[in-house]
Amino acid sequence: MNENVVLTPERILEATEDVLRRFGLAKATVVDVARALDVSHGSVYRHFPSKASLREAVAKRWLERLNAPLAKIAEASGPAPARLERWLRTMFAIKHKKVSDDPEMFTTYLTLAREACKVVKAHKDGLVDQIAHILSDGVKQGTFQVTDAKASARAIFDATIRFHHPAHAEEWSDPQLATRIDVLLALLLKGLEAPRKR
Amino acid sequence: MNENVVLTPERILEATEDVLRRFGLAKATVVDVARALDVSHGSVYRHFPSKASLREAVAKRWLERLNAPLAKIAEASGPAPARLERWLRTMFAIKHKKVSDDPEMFTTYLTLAREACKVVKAHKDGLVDQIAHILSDGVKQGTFQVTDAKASARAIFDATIRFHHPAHAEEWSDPQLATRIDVLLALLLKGLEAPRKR
DNA sequence: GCGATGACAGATTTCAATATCTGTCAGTCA
DNA sequence: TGACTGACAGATATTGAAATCTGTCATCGC
Repeated sequence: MNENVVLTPERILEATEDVLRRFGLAKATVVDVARALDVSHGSVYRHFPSKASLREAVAKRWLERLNAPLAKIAEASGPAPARLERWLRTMFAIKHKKVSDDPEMFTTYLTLAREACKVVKAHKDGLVDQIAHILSDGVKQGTFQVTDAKASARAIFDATIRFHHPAHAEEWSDPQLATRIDVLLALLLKGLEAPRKR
Repeated sequence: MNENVVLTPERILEATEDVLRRFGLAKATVVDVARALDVSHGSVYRHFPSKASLREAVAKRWLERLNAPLAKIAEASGPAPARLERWLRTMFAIKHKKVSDDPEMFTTYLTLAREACKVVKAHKDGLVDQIAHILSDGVKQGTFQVTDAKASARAIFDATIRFHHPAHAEEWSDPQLATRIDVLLALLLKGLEAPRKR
């Protein structure tokens, strides 16, 4: 058995994703995961203390994959306003793509995330930090006027929640979505703008 | 029987609210409503074609009650920016109060509203119109710079969704809620601001 | 020794029989 | 006549017994 390969947390996560994809969140059991790996379910419990922690690890992996392209934009150079806009539009695009590509898997991960709220909170904090980083750049460049970058970053995150929080995913098929995003981003960027030098 | 009073849609709605309050949404049946009114359930079906339409009517009543105080603010006179801020803060306060006063009834109405999405859409449209009305006033007064009042009103509605949409009700107990609202409103108001005359 | 196993107790889920509800309508009563 | 009733068919919800799952641990084999 066991395919002559060591059983690693990584392999278990892989198998868990498979099982989730095949059976859906509600029906995926750790017995299924063990079966997919051709080991007893006791072995899985050697690497993860509980089903919840296994799911949490899967959620974390998923969120980290979402994070990567955004972090790159946040760290880039160039004018902050354009970068902020690109960052936000990229975030929206990533989420909207996930929903339209595989709605079933999206709801699976959504429910997964609701359970692993600690991981999600850390993820959100990371995103807000990225926005704050861009805002700070803008202040240095003189293009943004912001007293508390962190607080303003949170405000940006809050203000755009309609377009990135999964709770609103059903509304993302609105044909006016693009326009609504345009108007909101214009409003926010104007609100952040530093007064022109004379 | 029947308490010597005519059976009106109004009385049925009243009784339905009672039943919802006592049994909760999942267990409230039209048989229960009929029992509360001391009539047969067939009589209820004389006034409402289905259970769904009865629930829809209850949802509509509820939303109309929420709407009243806001409409008053929207129609008032005075500087638009202050009025917009008051309108938004009032909307948040109404929702937040509902949640903290009677969380159980709130979730009941929330689920009710999810089912009666047509009624909710009309309600939302009404709210956006109210914002648009305030924005138009601001443009006339020269305090707001806005090209499309309706589109901007929607943007304001979208941007504040975190603080009024029931999907985010769990986060309303955040101790930093007031600060987050302050920062967001300041950002939005600055974004709407018309340039000062020289 | 170390990773894996499989039997086990208690918790959870499934499933099918049973009960209740929704919506209709022919008939009652005032 | 027209508001109301109550019996009915089909849909939905409840229930409790049986099956499955989670998490533990004494034991096995390398």
